[in-house]
Amino acid sequence: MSDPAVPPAPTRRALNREYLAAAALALIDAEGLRKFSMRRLGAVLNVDPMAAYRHFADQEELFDGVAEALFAELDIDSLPWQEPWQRLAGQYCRRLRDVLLRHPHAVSVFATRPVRSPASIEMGVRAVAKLRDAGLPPPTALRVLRCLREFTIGHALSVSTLQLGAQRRSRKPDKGSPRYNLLAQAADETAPDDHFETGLRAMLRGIEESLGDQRSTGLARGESAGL
Amino acid sequence: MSDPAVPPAPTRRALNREYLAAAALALIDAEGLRKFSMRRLGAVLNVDPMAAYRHFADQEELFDGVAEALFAELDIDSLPWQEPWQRLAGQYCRRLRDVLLRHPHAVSVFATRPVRSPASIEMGVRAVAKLRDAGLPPPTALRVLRCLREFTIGHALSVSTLQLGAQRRSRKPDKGSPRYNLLAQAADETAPDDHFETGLRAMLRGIEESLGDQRSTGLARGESAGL
DNA sequence: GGCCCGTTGTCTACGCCGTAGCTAAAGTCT
DNA sequence: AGACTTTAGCTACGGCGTAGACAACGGGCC
Repeated sequence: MSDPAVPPAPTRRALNREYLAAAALALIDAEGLRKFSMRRLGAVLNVDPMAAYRHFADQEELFDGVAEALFAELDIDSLPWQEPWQRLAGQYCRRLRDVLLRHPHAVSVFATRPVRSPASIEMGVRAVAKLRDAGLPPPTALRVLRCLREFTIGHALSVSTLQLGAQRRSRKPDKGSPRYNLLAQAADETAPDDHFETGLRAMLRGIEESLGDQRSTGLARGESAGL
Repeated sequence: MSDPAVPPAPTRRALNREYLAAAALALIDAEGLRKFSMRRLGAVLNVDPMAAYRHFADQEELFDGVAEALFAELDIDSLPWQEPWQRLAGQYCRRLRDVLLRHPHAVSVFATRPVRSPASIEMGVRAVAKLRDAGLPPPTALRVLRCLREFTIGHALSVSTLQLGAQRRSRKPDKGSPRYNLLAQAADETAPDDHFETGLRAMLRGIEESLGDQRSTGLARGESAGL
């Protein structure tokens, strides 16, 4: 009774969380978060619009998967885990920034949810252990990592929104205009993202010295000994 | 012919950008960004769902207005403009964080667009001038401000998403569980937001010392003299 | 004062969205 | 082989952003 001209079931078991999340990320990259929808995802994959709901409870959960896909792109294992923690942390931040800026439309997806995949948790444990072995108490280590991560994500978010909104926004005032003020001039003399290295090094340096203070004053001295 | 029982035109000219943006912010605060819609905004104001489109080209522009309303809440004029720039910058960041965390549902609105209102530009000019008077070249000043701002926004975004997603997420493993690892233990010993002061001070300190380096090595020496 | 026109709010309509619930077929286990 | 589970497809519903036509109010010009 089956019609041989109709491909009977070629794609059975073709869908899974990872593949769907990767496809969603690709679609977001290509068309922007604004235009993304569950139905378009189904259309791109030549699959029913409802298919993704077999693997994700709702869109929010699919986006969790997208964030995990971005995390996987970090390739945590290839970081210089044997080097001093300052270098390791710096490399982690640079790589996080690079990955996020390769997916400017998806940065806000990553930035607006905690990533709790096993891979992410494993990395957290590994990083805290590394810093503990370097002499930082685990809570302090966690605080340090949070600071670095938040700066990096804040930076990537800022740069990506500037890039994406570059053309639709108000043009910069010309040099002769009364609106060509100190700020516009300074902006002309900086790239929108050339302060990342500066900020990263400053924070790492400031952290190191806070740690030094803490040790030299007896490891805990009251209000300012939180780090 | 007019029916006196019907208020004939009580609200003419009642709507404007500022009022609409404030109402939108209040609605986002109350119900969350996810549930916000142009139609709900109209309903809350007892006004046609389309009314807002007379003042904003689309929803994106309305959100620009929401971001400006948040900026206005910073009350920039009351910052300690006469104090050293380090203290001024620190106070600015603390206040930005406080305002954003008072509106956890709206943080991502603020974080995903540049605020280009006259008030915001005016503050930028004022801040760059302040740092220039303290000896920082304007491009360097701008980079410093960007670093601080990005850390602060990244922090507020992280904390607010943690707060909002606290109940729907996986429970923390108990102390006896095999999943109660180093990371979970460290997380138990820190509040999710108690590293902000640490990070802020570290970055300010690191920046100051970078500036010191730069001066003492002759103000420009090549690749690493960007800040 | 009276007309005119631009501004503002209202109404209707369109196409798309997320997602609930049902059906059917493919794989899995016994 | 037969029963059960898992997966994909289908239909339907209410809500969304927004385009476009319409109506009433108010200020500017004679």
